[in-house]
Amino acid sequence: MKRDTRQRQAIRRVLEDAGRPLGPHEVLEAAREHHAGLGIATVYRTLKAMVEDGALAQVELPGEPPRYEINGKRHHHHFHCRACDRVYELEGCPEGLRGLTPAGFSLESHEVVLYGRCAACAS
Amino acid sequence: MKRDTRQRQAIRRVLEDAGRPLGPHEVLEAAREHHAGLGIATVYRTLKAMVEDGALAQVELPGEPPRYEINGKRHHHHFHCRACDRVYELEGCPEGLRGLTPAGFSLESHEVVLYGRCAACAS
DNA sequence: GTCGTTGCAAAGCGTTTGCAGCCTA
DNA sequence: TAGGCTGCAAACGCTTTGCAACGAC
Repeated sequence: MKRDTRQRQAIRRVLEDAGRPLGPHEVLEAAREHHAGLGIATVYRTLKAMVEDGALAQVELPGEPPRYEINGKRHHHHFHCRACDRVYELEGCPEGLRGLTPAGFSLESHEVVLYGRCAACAS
Repeated sequence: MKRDTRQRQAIRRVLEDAGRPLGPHEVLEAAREHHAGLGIATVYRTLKAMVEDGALAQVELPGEPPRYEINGKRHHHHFHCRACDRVYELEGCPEGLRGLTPAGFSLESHEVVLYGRCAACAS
């Protein structure tokens, strides 16, 4: 990430504006409005590089390809809308995770994903 | 699933003996000890058919290809050992999930995955 | 001008599918 | 014997990589 190219500006801006995690193809589609001709390979390469630089966080949900969001937020989880397939960020954490851990196991971290319908799709 | 073939017996037995979710290649390797010459395509087809029949449950963990476990157990979650990459079943559920859900969203289900080291790897 | 970056196309990789032969019922 | 099932190899879809041209610094 030594040069600030048009392509990288477009990709960064799309993720900043989204406010929710996006997949590579969502990024491509949106970023092409800022820079037509952008290639999917560049999106993959840039997302990967930005994760390594710590600028992005990779959001992995069960059975889904990775999505990407701006990094630097505090610990949070996600809500996956079954209707529109969008992923939203949640604040807070459930309790009692330690109590689920079997004896002798050491708990290091956790993931929580909620499923249902977002406000827009529930109505 | 109309015929009970040697291949299916081998695959079913491997999953019954494992007691934890297995991926397609783990199943292939283990089932070949019961039926050498078993093909990976048959493993995929059989796992898919057994899920549709309700005999198996598909276990999807973030960033991981699906694994499969014997169905019929009650609601549970999983613990993923970072050292040996094995997945274990957990009993119980955390509390306060409802409280994480934003206003207007309808919560239908949830996934919880714990990460750390299993008893064998922690020592 | 240098060399990091890009777009294209080819290569990878895990999963799925078409098909002729096999084997269960 | 019928037709569901299997193994092989080809096809797939998504991601990664090789390479020559491009463009940020």
